[in-house]
Amino acid sequence: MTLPIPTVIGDFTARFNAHGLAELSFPSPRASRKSIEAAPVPSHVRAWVKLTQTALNSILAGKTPSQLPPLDLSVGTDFQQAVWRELAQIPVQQTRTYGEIAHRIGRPRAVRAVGGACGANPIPVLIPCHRVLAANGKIGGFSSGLERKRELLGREGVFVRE
DNA sequence: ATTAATCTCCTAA
DNA sequence: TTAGGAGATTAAT
Repeated sequence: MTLPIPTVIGDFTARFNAHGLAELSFPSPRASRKSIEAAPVPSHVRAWVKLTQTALNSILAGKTPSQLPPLDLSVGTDFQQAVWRELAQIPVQQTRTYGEIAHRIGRPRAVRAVGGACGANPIPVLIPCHRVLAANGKIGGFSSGLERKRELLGREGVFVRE
């Protein structure tokens, strides 16, 4: 079930399944606003949509969301899920390095693999892969566009050097 | 079973 | 500052 999520920076696109939010994608200039779903939306899904929307707007305003929708991370491998769960714990306005994440999940050497898991993150923003910087304080990479990463960090009031 | 590709990091020059 | 290699994991061959 794929639905548009209106926010202050445009319409995200979200896909929900039986367990909750499974995938989220950034607003694209092309994405039309009209519903992508023909079928009626069940009430519990509408509740998830609302949670997703308010959570996104909170983060985009630099505030900590009071509540997140249930996230379905089951598409990932065990390793990826461990990384994603760790990312979800990073408070708004704080950052970590890829090395720190690796350390926290008990794989201190799997630094580069953490980068890979971040890139495979199906739910950007809510799972804040953008709050992970390189060890030297620089911005690092971002598969959906460095510009996007900068904007997100900027909205959270985080200054990145360079 | 191999290889190529990652949103990395540390060392040495 | 740059150059190079180690290293873990995954998707593709």
